[in-house]
Amino acid sequence: MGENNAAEILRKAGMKKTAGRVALLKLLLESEKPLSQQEISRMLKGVELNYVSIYRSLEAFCRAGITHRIETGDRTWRFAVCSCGGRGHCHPHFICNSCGAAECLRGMEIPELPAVNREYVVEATEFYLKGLCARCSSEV
Amino acid sequence: MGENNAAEILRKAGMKKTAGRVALLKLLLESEKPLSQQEISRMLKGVELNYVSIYRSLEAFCRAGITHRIETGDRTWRFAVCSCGGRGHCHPHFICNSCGAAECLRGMEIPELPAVNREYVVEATEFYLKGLCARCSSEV
DNA sequence: ACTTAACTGCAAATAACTTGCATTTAAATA
DNA sequence: TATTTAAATGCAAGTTATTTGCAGTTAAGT
Ligand SMILES: [Mn+2]
Ligand SMILES: [Mn+2]
Ligand SMILES: [Zn+2]
Ligand SMILES: [Zn+2]
Repeated sequence: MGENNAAEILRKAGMKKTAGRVALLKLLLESEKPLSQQEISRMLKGVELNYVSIYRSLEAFCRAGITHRIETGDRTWRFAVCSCGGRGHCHPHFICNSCGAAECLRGMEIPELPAVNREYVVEATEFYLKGLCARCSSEV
Repeated sequence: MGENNAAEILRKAGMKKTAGRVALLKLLLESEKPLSQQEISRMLKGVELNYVSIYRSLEAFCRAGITHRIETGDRTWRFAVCSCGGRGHCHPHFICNSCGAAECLRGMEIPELPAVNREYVVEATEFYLKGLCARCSSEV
């Protein structure tokens, strides 16, 4: 099911259905947290997909509105699928200062800001909560 | 005046009043926009301050609550003084997708979010608006 | 089957930071 | 004022996430 789903998403986005991309997208579809390239490489067991290709695929996914990119502040990026289809974030993200994990706060919306100066064109907004995740905050 | 101000801030923070740090802090105090290390190096004319020292000073400033750090999304950091004295952001930031410039939206506040799950400890929030700055949006 | 643009892998490059270490210096103290 | 010391500095080298160039492969349309 996840596999068909991935293939279908690729098709709709006009991308080739390659083993690597299907596996990558399936992984992202099943992951509850945004993943970094390293995490993806580690988790993509059994499927060889060069890390450069992972980056290129992730970029294509983001361009197509399939995924969005999260900046965790440690100079790495994490990626997560989002069904909103837009190119930006549609919800806030939590980032753990201790373990670095990111989390999509899917239940929430990014609050609106009182209009910015008209000279600016706002294309996207990002809202980050930083602190300690459940696991890290409960550590002794 | 800016110089005395910088020296005073350093003193209050328990830092040594060195020529380099005074010049750096003075530059940040006078800058209307957050600056990257490279921009700082370029602008610090007449004062030799190694770029490693710039990074180390900026880190010390942030720890002391003198400055805050902004992530522009292009994997660089920018720094700006903030009088709130806190360690996090106290206002949203605008980031230009075209020229990469950042801007402190000092007039605004970062909106509150409806309480997150109690297991999480939220230590700071960051709000970014991304789009085209005044200059870039008016280009033909 | 043929064609072609999309995709991939490999090696090398980039660039923003970080680290180690030896030297200097502001400023506290005697 | 001389002494002391922790903080600050400079330089060289290291780290690492991401990018780029290029040549070879392959999905998918004809
Ligand atoms: Mn998300
Ligand atoms: Mn600011
Ligand atoms: Zn955590
Ligand atoms: Zn701009």
